[in-house]
Amino acid sequence: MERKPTIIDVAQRAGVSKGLVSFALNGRPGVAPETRDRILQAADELGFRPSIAARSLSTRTSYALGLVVARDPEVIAADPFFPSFISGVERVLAARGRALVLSVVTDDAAEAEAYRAMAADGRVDGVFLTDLRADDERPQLLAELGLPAVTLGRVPSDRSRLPAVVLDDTPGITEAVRHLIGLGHRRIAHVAGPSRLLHAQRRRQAFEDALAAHGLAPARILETDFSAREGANATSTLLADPADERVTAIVYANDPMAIAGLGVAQQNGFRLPDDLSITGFDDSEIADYVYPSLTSARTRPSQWGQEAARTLLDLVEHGSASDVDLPPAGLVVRASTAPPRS
Amino acid sequence: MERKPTIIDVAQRAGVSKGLVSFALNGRPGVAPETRDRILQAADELGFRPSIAARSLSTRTSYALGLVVARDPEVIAADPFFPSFISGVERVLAARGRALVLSVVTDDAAEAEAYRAMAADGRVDGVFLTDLRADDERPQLLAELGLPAVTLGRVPSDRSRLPAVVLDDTPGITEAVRHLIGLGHRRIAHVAGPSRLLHAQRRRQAFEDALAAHGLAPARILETDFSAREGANATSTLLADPADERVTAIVYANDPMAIAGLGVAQQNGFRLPDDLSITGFDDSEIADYVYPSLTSARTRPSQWGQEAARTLLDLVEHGSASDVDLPPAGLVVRASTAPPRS
DNA sequence: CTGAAAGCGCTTACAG
DNA sequence: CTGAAAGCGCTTACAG
Repeated sequence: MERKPTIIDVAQRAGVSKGLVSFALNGRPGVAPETRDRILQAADELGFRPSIAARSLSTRTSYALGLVVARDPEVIAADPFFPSFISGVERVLAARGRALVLSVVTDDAAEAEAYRAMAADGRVDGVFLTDLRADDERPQLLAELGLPAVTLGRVPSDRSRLPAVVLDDTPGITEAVRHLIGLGHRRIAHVAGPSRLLHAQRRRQAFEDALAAHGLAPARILETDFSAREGANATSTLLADPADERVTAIVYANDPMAIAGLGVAQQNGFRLPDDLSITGFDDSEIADYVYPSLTSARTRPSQWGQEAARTLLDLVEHGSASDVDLPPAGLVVRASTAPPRS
Repeated sequence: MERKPTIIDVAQRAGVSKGLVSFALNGRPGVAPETRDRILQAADELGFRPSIAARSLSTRTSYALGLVVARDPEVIAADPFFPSFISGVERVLAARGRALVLSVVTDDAAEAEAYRAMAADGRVDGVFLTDLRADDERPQLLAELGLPAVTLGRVPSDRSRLPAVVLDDTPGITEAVRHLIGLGHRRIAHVAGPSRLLHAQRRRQAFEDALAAHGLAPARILETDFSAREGANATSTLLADPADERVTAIVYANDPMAIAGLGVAQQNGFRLPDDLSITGFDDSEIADYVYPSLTSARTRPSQWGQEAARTLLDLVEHGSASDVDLPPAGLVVRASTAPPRS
């Protein structure tokens, strides 16, 4: 493998100074068209690619974006959200010559340290902020670190006003509840995600509001960590109630829990959807193939990733970016919901 | 946010030259112990962290490792392997101050381009090579690019002799087949992954060999792309056979397909495991909670990630690394397998 | 429109 | 054991 060509090689080949090569390559004004063409051609012939390290050092820019995922490995493995989100992000970054630096951590301390390290090492020019929390301290931390960020969803108390890419969870849950009520259900439970997560809170709130709009109150709400295990446990708890007070439908805050709930219900001799209707959230690929196939609220993690990447790139390149509101996701009705047996 | 301290600041504070600071920080010999202590303390007081960009430029090292995932977004979202693998990788890298650069692509051309870009830009010091293929051209490409790599599994024709981290799939499949035969099954099918992938080939081969060891031949083998959708389709095909030739058990090459198959079978009125026994592969979290709970071959993606990261770090730091053989994964027997009805 | 030079923040021979 | 200096490969004012 021969030495990689540098800007000097290009300059010599084109018969100009390296400063001018830099100008030409970066499309700056003030280079005569023919000179520019000569330079570009020389660079092309040499297969020249500027050294990221050298550019980074000069410009204090890393040409990379960061994502810190703070979830239990078990939960993240079961949840199709992040892989889809990341593939959307990648589609945009690859086209723009940016890299994605990924960090996976399991607790808040490690998470803060991951952001600090990314900032102090100059690894990234900005980060995606996911799984927003109540009283989230990360916007504050990122502001201190001087690290631009885009949030997935809006931070209510965010005085730093980070650009947000929003896909409203509410309609999906609202539709699910309306759908169930329309089928005749009156005792409906919610298996919620961790209340510290804003989107889990919002789904829960949407659940309560949707019931209230029909003059109903939640039968029960059980909080989990989003894992299939706790989804299964919550389901067992709900189904252990005496038949006359037992819920006839369960709205789960994600698909893995709904699928686990589906298994547990059948394990306990319930027939779905006759004895119990269930709905999921995120409409993962597998939802279509479980039995009965799962009614689920659709989100578009990949599209979300693309928009988030575009927004963050705008922010780091131009210093500002405007919020993006994605079209709210709807409910995909399948076989896991039906009128209650009564 | 004040300017980040540089090595010059540390040198001034410690009253030495910046060269000496560099020596002290990098633990090189030839620095008097007390001088070293003074320097370290100064660095500590200043909260100094060396600029990665500057180090990279000097040392031609990026202090980052790369992973290119080439799978259909739908497949990757359903498959818990990569998230678990990545979290294992991260655990090791974070402790060593290395970053992970991730790229997600959907076709071979984009994949090659991703490696080229990582190499040309000097983004990474080495890469993980996953989803090995028959006649894999990537070892050759990486050799040309001068990019060190570690493979997950062994490349049979690999003349470049890349270090391999191996977890043998064979025992899991062999045990599954033996388990089914022990239960009395004789007509057993395999729903395989894409034959271009070595691990899919190996599972298939293990399946055939295990049957042959008992004097049996595969009832049927259907190839898929590893997606839940094709797993479902393959299952429909198998179950459409007339009852007297229909298989009584199916060995799936991954869990998402087994779970989809479970759904399809029930959809078609089959009772599991009485009418049909099924086994999965990878033992994902959800396997424990579907109904009936899924018998599956365990792998340890997170542990695999840790070993792969250690090995790749050894390789890039010392120029060589030895192969690692992980203890083969066993079969986790659950409720989806039982004696055939007859 | 073009060139020469300084600078980004490190590492690393080379002297002493 | 320590210092002074060159060099990594770019970008960017500053002259002309």
